[in-house]
Amino acid sequence: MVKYSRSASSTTVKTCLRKGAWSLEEDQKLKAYIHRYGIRNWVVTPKAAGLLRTGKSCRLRWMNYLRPSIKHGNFSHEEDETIIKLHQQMGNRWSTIASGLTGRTDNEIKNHWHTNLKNYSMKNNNLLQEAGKDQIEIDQKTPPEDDDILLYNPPKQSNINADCSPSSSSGDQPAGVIYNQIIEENSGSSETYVELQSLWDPVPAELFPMDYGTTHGFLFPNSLWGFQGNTSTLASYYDAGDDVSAYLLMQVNEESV
DNA sequence: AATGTCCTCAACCGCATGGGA
DNA sequence: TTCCCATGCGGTTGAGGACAT
Repeated sequence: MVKYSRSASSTTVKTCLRKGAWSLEEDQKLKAYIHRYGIRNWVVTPKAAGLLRTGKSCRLRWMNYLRPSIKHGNFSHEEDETIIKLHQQMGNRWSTIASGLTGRTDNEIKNHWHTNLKNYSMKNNNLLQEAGKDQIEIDQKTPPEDDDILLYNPPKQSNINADCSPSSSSGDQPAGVIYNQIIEENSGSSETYVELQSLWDPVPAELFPMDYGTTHGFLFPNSLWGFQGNTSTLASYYDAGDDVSAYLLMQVNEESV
């Protein structure tokens, strides 16, 4: 099997699945699909969304990059301190550490740790060990000064204003219908509802039987707009991690009350 | 300007886990 | 209880940009 290196145009010949960096079009397709249908089954998602990706790849892209609640850009000193503290407590349990920070993914924290924080933490620990056990207890209660972190890890120019992702670029404010505003304000997406809608491919009915929403706690767009559901349905939607759709549900539900 | 080296981070891989049949 | 499958997690890779020579 010929396997090309990671690049935007790379594919695996045998499976015809794309690998490597995601294109803007792929991002838009995935976002459009999830905006409309929510997250149900990652295995089905790429096929239904018209993507030549594995479900795993789609999940990763969504969870680590496209998810509206993701915070892009530099880590604050407060976040650095939190990561260092949590890492001292629980080691490389990145997903657990990520749950202690708002809008940061385990992958992002892991990378940030290895590139910026590890050296600082090791040096800090060595200093503390030299200073003795009593001093350790004192210092653990006293976060390092901001400049301490910068001293070990001066920010590179490339890290400043690092939010250069195509999906997070700010576009023209959509005007008009509430759908546009909701998507824009809560998904981090620059596309309007209409623009996203133009990317939607018809989803074969056999992939999602119409009772799927009720049996699995998910909602289809038609039921979304006319939502009359209860809070348990909404809660399960939140469990699915789809912030946008959950917000849309709340909006519609509030209007229907 | 050209080349080499280092660094960052998005994405992949393999394994673990949990739930359903 | 066992098996299968989808999802989650953590380690690792490598493309591409920044920086040094």
